[in-house]
Amino acid sequence: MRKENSTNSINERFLFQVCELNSAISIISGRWKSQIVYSISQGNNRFHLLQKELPNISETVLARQLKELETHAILMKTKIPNMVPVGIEYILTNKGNDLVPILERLCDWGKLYSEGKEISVDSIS
Amino acid sequence: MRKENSTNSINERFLFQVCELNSAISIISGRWKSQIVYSISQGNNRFHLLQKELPNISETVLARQLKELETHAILMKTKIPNMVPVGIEYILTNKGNDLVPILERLCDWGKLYSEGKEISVDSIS
DNA sequence: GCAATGACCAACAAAATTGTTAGTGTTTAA
DNA sequence: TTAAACACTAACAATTTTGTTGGTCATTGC
Repeated sequence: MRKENSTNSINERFLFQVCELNSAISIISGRWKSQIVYSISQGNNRFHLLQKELPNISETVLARQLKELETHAILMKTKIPNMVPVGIEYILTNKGNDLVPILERLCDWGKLYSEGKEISVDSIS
Repeated sequence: MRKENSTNSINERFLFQVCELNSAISIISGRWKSQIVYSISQGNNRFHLLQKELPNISETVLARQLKELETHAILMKTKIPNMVPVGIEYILTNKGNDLVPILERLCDWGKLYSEGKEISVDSIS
């Protein structure tokens, strides 16, 4: 786990306190995480639906990333009533939903430049 | 360095190809990186100015993160003419500049919820 | 009674990121 | 001539993240 007193985690805390930007990025930056949030927002709100979307993810890893997103209150688990075996649905909180349009902008930004938009510096400085 | 054939890097490539969102996040998610981008956008565009802003960062690490941001064309280095010893200025490219407002939104999002905005699920589903 | 489904978890191992140590080179001021 | 500023770098070590293995538990269909 975390070593509270490593330079690494001291630096992490330092950045968290400089600006919320850094905590925000740390919440969404784990492997699979933002894709999971986006997939849930598109309706893939069950464990097995996410597995279908992300065929390379292992069950253990998916469960772990879901749990971390839950810890940061991006999503919540709810039991689907009268299901056997127990069915669980993942629902984005308002915090998670507010994140989605930001992720979409990030996506557009990435697309724009990968599709060849010219990169330059305007020396207006 | 990178092991091209590890599950880890295969999964990374898989996500990159699913959506640009994932490459975008991987560009900005290294330790210090988004803070460096933001600081440069605020005018701290010299090596030593960044060190002043981020007192805990070591020279080696700062140089490394700047280089990676340069590799992803978020910023460019320029020599300041007639300076001795050689002065280097870091300038955001248009790609880097386009990122700044998105980082600001992420920051606001983080602030909103850290300042106590209530978290809930609207079960409108 | 045995496998299958759905949703996990702990412990460990592999890999990646981050930080450290000890250097480089030029020039100017003390 | 010695130190100090500026802007780095390579090699290594510490730490963290990611992936793997081998489980759990409850219920239904065969």
